Amino acid sequence: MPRHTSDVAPRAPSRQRLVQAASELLRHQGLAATGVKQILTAADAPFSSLYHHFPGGKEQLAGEAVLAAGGFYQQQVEAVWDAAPDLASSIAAIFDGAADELLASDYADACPIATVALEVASTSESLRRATAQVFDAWIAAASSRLTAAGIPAGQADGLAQAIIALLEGAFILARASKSTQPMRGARDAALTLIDQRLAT
Amino acid sequence: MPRHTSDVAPRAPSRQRLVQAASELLRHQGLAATGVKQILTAADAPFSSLYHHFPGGKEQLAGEAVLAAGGFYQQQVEAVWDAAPDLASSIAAIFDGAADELLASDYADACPIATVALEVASTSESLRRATAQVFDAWIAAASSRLTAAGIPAGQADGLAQAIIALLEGAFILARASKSTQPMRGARDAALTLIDQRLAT
DNA sequence: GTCTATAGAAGGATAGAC
DNA sequence: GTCTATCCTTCTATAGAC
Repeated sequence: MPRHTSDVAPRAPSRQRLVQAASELLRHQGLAATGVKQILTAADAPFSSLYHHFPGGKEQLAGEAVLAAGGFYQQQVEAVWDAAPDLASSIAAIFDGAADELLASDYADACPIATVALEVASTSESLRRATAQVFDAWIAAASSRLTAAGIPAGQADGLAQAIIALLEGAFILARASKSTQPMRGARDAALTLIDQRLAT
Repeated sequence: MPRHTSDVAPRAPSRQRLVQAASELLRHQGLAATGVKQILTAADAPFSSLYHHFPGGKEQLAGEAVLAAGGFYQQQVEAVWDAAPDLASSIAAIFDGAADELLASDYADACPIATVALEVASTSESLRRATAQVFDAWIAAASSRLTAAGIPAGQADGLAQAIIALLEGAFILARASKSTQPMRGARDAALTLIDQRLAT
C-alpha cells in the first residue's frame, strides 16, 4: 500500500489558515486597517482562495475570524479558570495571565475582538452581531462558574459582566499606557467584587 | 465706521471645525475607517485647508482630535460629578449619563477615544501617546475627587483606574449588545468598590 | 482549486494658479 | 488662505485561463 505522497506534516488547509491569520491581524490593528491582501500574505494562501472560500469577501472572513478568536480565547481562559483551586485564585490567574500576555507581545495581544467590536458597532450589523455573540458566550461561561462557586444565581450574570468589563477596560488602559499596572488594579477590583458577593 | 461685512453669527474657523468633525467621526467608526475627504466634507472645509492647518496630515489632525475630544469629555464628566451631592451619587450619575447618551445616539456615542486607542496602540506611537495622555488626565481628575471625598490617598489612583476601566469595558459590551444593561451593572460594581474603600 | 491580470473605486497627499 | 486638478498608492472584488 502506498503511503501518503509526502511525509512532512501537512499544513492546515488554506481556509483555516486564512481565518487564523485574519484573527491575529484583527487583534493587533483592527478591521479597517487590515487589508485582504495583507491577510492573504500572512496566511501564505493563494489570492483567489479568499473569494473561493469566502464568497462574502472581507466581511464574511472577518465574521468567522471574530467567532473563532472569541471561542479560542474562551477556551484559554476556561482552562486557566478551571486549573485554579478556588474562585479568587481563578480570577487572579486570569488577570495575571492577561498581563503576562501583554508583556510577552509588547502590548499587542490584548482582547482579540474588542477593537473590531468598537469599530463595527455602528457600521456593520452582521459583524456587530458576531462580537455580541462572543461576549454573550463569555458571560454565560463565567456566570455558570460563578454560580458553581457559590455566587447567588441572581447575581452571577451581573458579576460576570462586570468582571469582563473590568478586563476589557484594563486592556484598553494597559495598551495605551504600555503598562500592566491597570491590569493589576482591575484584578484587585474584581477580587473585591467577588468577596463582597460571597460575604452577602 | 463700517460694521463687519456680515452680521450673521460667524462660524468657527475651519481649523477648529476640522478638529471637531474628526473627533465625532473617530468616536463613531475609528481612525482607519475615517477618510480625510470624509472629515473635510463633514467640516464643510475647503480641501486644501487640511494640509494648510495640519502639515502632518491625517495623523496630526487625529492627534489633535483625540486630545480635544478627551478634554471635552473630561469637562462633561467633571460637571456631572461636581453637581451631585455625594460620591455615590456622582458615580451613579456618570454611568447613568453614559447610558443615556448611548440610548440617545443609538449606541454611537460611547467613549470618544477608546476605538482609536485600540487601533493605534501597536501601529502609531505618536497617536498612542495622545490616547495615553487623555487617560492619564482622566485618572488624575477622578483620583483627586476621590481623595477629596475621603478615599485614602494611597488607594485613590487605583480606584480611579478601576472605575474608568469599568466604564470603558461597559461601553464595549453595551455597544456590541445594543443594551444599556452592562452600563447599569458597571455602575453597581463601581458603587460596590467605593463602599468597600470608604468602609476601610 | 489555483493562476495572472485587471477592473473600478477610494485612499492620502501635492502642485500651482489665484 | 482658498481653488481646482491631479498624482500615486492601496483598497476590495471580479474575470477568465488552466
